[in-house]
Amino acid sequence: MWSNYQRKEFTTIYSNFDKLKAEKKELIINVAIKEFVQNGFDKASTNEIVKEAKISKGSLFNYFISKKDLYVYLIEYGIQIIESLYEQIDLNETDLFKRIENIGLQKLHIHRNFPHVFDFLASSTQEESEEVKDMIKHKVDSIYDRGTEIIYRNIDYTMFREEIDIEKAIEILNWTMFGFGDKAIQQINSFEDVGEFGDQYLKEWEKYSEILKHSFYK
Amino acid sequence: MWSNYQRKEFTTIYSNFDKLKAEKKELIINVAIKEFVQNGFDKASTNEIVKEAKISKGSLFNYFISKKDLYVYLIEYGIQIIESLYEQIDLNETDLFKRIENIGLQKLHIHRNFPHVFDFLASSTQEESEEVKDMIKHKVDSIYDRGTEIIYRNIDYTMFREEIDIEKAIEILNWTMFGFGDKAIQQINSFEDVGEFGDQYLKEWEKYSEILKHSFYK
DNA sequence: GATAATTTGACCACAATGGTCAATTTAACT
DNA sequence: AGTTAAATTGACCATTGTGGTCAAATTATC
Repeated sequence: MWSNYQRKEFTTIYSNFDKLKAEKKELIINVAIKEFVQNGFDKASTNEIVKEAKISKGSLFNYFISKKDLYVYLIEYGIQIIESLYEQIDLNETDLFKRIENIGLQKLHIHRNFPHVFDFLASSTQEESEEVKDMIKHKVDSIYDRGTEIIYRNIDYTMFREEIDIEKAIEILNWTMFGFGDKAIQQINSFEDVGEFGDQYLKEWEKYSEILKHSFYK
Repeated sequence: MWSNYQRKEFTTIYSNFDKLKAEKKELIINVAIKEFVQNGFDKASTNEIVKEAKISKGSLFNYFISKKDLYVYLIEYGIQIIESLYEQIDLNETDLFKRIENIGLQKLHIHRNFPHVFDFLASSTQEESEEVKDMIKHKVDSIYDRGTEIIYRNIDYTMFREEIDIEKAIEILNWTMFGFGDKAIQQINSFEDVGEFGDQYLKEWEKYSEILKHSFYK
């Protein structure tokens, strides 16, 4: 009597990798993203990635058929994260500051698991390698356009002073938010509880918020 | 009768390079800086530098005895540029906004000749290569400390609202300035006359300035 | 026309690259 | 326990890229 043990007959793409347990997957993803952010596609080293992620060369090329394949996977993974962030946005919140504040908090939580996704997608748009340039343009650029549309959808601008140039005010708010965000991320490592840090973050942000509101709002 | 043609008997360091005419020198400097900014010390390629700067491999290693030697030269060159910027600061100008505004203008002019110096020095402090790490810490870190001291020296803070947290206000001003600066640099290429662009720049900056002043000042 | 200075690029030994694959280890099943 | 499939390994490969050298050619200076 022959064995009826099920053989793996055919696999869909990435199934080998997606089968891994979450911890291992996330380590590989984060290590790879970091390498690509630091060096760009061409100069990023698969040797370095396997060393850092503590897997063998063979495994990496079992999970992904090529360096480019890995890169495409990471881009799509990053896009999914951003998409889910968009979905979390509460469109009933019409106060620009509160809207921005919530997004900042979301980002902080994402940062805990994927510290470099945002950098990765942002830097990918500057990528010069011919091998991935077109694919990036196709997949990433559109997501940013959709993003700015959603972030500012349904905002109540009647609270702004009449004299103020709202576009410039928004720019200042953005620059301040990114500056504050960078500063926060540098401090985050000294906290172990992200929830606690979130509280501190909000309290601190409110002070910057107040300063800008004093100028923006009536 | 023997020739009395002067022979080059001994040379001080960098004399070969400094002898070149300004145009050629600056091209090499800018190409090299760009390569180091993009790739860091280890991964920056001397082959790429000579190709971009349109000189031969032999020439580069005639001017500089090694890649590290070139890097050290560039760091020192960058530091000189920043030092001269500090010297231009008018310490009699006690209005923070005007002080910042002037520095921004200076930077804009420096950008015309050396588009990546500031990026270069900033990114050098993040350099991980053991070969240059210590040298950078020694030479670059101190210059930044001196910088922040000079930039805010002699500023009149009595114009600020009593309720405002001045440190946070300065942070916001800085973030706004850098954000605006980046935006300006992206636009600068469409102008050929930097003086004309400088005027436009000031006019535009004043609008952002006004918004912040409305919150910062009494 | 002679001499010195500058520039060139083929060349070197060596390190790193993305990717392969036979062999081993681990897991899943009866 | 025994069998079979799946997952993992790392030595290995051809190829490209590295920082740096140097004899020869070119250019400049008298």
